[in-house]
Amino acid sequence: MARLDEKDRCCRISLADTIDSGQVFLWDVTKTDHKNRRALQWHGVDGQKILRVDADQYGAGTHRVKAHAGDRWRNYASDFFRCGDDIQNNVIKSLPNDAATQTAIGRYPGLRLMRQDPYQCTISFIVSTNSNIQKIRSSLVKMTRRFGDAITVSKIGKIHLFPTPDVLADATIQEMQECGVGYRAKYIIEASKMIASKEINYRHVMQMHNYHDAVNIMCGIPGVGSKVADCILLFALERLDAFPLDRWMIRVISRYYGDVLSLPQLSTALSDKQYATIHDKIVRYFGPYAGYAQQWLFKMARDDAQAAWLQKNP
DNA sequence: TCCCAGGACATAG
DNA sequence: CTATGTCATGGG
Repeated sequence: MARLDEKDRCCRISLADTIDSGQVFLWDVTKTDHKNRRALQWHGVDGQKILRVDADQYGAGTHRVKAHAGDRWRNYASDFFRCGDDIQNNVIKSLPNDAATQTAIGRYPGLRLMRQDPYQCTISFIVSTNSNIQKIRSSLVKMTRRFGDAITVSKIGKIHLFPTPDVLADATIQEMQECGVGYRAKYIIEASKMIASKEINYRHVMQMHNYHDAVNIMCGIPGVGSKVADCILLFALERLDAFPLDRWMIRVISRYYGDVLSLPQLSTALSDKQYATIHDKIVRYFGPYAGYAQQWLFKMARDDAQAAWLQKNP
């Protein structure tokens, strides 16, 4: 293998691991190398853009992302895969040297956080509550087809952008429920109204100094609690110390970090107070890039569970 | 038929 | 503050 310079090495991401890590739900493989069973090209919906990223000669991805504009693909200026984060020299070095974290990093060295469109991220994780990844995707696809503008992409076909806040703010509950979101329909509509009216200003939240202040703002959105707020902050609003604690991560934290963090026995549901207390301990332990650790641990926990399920059901 | 899913929310104590 | 029940929906 040819020698890679530092900049390249930091950007050698695993597109498959990254895209299939529960951060995004509207991405697909568009070209496959069948001979080597390798995904060569992916496309995804990010707000009002269709993005495309090509695997390199080694099957890994790079930071080079393209956006579809005017019936052609142009280089996308945004650092969507966060190559500005120095994984080797800053992120990994700052994370704790415990077995669980290091195992997860070792298993998924190409896993990355992404920099998503904040509004799409908000709606995605409102939809995610008390649901599962397959159904989240199904609902979001239906929403884009019903409310999002259609774009025709050559060799791929028709793709719908994510709906704008203004459009979803004017949707009816019944229309929204036809997307399969159930009781979350009213949350989605009300949240969209707050975004459309600028009552919630993402840029403002992004500039906030204090983590808990940012959380409180996000929790003012209907359907957004502590966990969803953390997802939005981590995946879209530059808060790398956000650490979403869902069912999976509560198990992980209890199992591997109960002693180190001196945690009590945790139920599957945390009160806001408990959540905040545990988060403080987590950041103290994992450091300023705690969010990366969360993503590595979440990915490992989910893959392990799926492997165990396959073992039982051959 | 019951159980679960990247929880949030209202209500009671 | 904590504890508990409820909330649509689809798949196993």
